[in-house]
Amino acid sequence: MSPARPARPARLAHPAAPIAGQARQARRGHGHVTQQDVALAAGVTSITVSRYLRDPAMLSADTARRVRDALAATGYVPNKQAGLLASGVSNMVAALLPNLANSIFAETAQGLSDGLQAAGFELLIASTGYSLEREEVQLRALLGWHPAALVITGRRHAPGAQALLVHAKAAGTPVIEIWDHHAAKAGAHRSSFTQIGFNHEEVGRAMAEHLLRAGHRVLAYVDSGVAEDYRAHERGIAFVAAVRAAGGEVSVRVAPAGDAFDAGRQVLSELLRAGPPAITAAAFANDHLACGALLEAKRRRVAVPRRLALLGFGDFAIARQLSPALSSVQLPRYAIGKQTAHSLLDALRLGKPAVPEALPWTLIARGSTGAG
Amino acid sequence: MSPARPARPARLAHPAAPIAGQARQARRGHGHVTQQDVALAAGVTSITVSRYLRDPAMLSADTARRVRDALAATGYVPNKQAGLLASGVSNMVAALLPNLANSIFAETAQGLSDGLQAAGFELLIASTGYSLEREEVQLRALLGWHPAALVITGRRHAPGAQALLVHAKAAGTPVIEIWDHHAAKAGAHRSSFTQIGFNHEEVGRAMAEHLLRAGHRVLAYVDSGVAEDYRAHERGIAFVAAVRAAGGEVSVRVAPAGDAFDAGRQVLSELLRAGPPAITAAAFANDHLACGALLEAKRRRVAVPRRLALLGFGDFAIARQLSPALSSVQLPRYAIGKQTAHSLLDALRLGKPAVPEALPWTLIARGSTGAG
DNA sequence: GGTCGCTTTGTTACCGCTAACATAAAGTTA
DNA sequence: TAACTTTATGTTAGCGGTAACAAAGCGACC
Repeated sequence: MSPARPARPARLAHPAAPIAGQARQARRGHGHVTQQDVALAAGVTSITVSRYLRDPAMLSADTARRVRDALAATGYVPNKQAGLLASGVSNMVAALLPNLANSIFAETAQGLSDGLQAAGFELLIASTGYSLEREEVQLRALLGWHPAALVITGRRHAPGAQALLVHAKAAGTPVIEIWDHHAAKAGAHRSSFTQIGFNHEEVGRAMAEHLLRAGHRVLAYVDSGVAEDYRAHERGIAFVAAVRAAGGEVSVRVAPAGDAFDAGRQVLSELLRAGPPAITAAAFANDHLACGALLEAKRRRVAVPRRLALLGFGDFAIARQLSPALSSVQLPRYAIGKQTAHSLLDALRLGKPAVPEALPWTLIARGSTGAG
Repeated sequence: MSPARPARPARLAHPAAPIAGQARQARRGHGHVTQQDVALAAGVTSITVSRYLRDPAMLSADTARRVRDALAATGYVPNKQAGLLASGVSNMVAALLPNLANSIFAETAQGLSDGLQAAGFELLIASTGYSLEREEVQLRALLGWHPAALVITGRRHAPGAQALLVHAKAAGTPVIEIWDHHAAKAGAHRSSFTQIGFNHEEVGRAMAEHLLRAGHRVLAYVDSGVAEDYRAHERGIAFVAAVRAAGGEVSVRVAPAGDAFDAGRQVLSELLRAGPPAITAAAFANDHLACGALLEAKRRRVAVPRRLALLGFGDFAIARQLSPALSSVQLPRYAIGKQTAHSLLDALRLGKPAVPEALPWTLIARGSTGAG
């Protein structure tokens, strides 16, 4: 083909022009109805259809009607990749959560979803399984979609992930860290992103104070076995520090893996065996562990809270149903998602920068620690 | 340029060429590193970078090294919209679930997520809140991303949604309906999509038979208050039919809205008040309702199962922790998601069409219906 | 040494949509 | 009525990638 092509730089401007009627094979479309198709049906050009979709008032009444009819007749579904590629404007928010099966994060996801969907935004979710390594991989993948905003759990990330986040923020993508709220302290490990959540150290301290106030002096903190859940560890560390500061005695146990209720049951035996001096109160990393311990205590006819007071975290629905009811910390699970959605929408649509927010939590005293 | 171009439709070849030095304002990029940038850094063209990313072995060792270095130096993140638009090949799966906060669907989402992430696929999730109307809206939005496959909950959809699904399937997008598995019956409302789940009528029947076998003759089915959860209704209808077929008496109650445990507690009073003849066994639409009833029965010192047998659905973690333990139906919650991911991956990568699957469920007899 | 085939890299067009600019038609003003 | 606005629509190019094709370089073989 092209018999006497001159030696490179000097070349035909459009060698692919069908000179000999031998057209280059066209790249086929993917069988979807395009704006072009709609435009053809309406007797306009594609930009007019584009304008109709953005704001019908931009067209004359007559044209608008024809486009509307053509859209209905063809069953057009906009191609978001094309739109986003052309405009650079995304309506998708990417979220990274440790786990979806966990009711805590599931409710946050639901809150995010509700808040965003109401505004026509969409949610791309990935879960990290509490692994920082997996978080980085997922983050990199999510960024490839050029989301309008990023939601990520916690303030601690792998160095590579941190760099990606910094870069994304510098490029103008709002980044919100959820489920944490840590005041900036000199020298402390802290973040430069907007945080929407609560301070886990405060909660750990409040849990200790609640038990200390009830007169307990020998306590335990039961951590979940999830190594990279630094927030649970922070609560534990603050709990321990507060107990020690008050002159109490405190030990940390780690719950075995597996079903959390069963783990709680097992931990109870361990707690009862400890001492002397005997442990008289225990705080747990989550309500499932605490409920397991509470149920096991009942089974063994261990007096709660007389012999052992139990305090959970999360205020899951089951907590107030048991008897004695489980004292726990009520968390803004859903609110974190909803509030994050609102902050993002404000940032994206009004340009208001997202501000950190400490959302309220409440320690609810119930029978398992002596109330009621 | 190209002085004597043969007579195109008689126009300037490139009217935007900077004739008077007055260049048209270029559309600026969005500040991201592109393949072009990487190529420049590596001293190659962008297609070479593209090839490296698809399969480094396509390049010579030397070029590959230079591209690798350039990628690292620039911090390139591929633009998925551009890639998808150009290739028509997506690695994103869209899923529509009724609710994420509900542990049932959250586990399915986790299973999907796990299965897909392992293969490098991504998950776009939307929730419908059990509303068919919202399902259609969400589906339309998801389709705009041209997902590689679609996962949707249940086999009943709004007419518009059904049309979209049929169209998507016709265009070659695998569509899987989860949480249902309904044999094709003449005249029955059925679907032409692959179903991965289980048959809710069978479960309803099995629940009835379990209670009938224990000698109960006056029964109740307690539905949740969610109007559009047709699967719960199907279980209820099958339950009622099975009881009647065996000559038993049966009524249906609808749980009040709000916290499911509390709703279950309220329903218990109602159940105890009914009769004569007194209701001696009740099946529930989910374990939270059943647990609520069980806890309330304990509080009132109503003998379970002597006075009233209770049977749940879902086998939530709490069910086997109570005493008596709650009999329930164990569901393949996570498996539905995982299996769906596998089927999709087979369909997408090997071209194997996804086949319907009935996943196993088990009625677990515990103390609340007389076992143990 | 010319022909062939293989490997490696480059060129062009195109995916479907929208920003920027251009233009035509109609209305307004002096 | 000419010049200026305003309104409605069209034209072109480009977003950032990839498919299809082209071509250069190299070795093998007769």
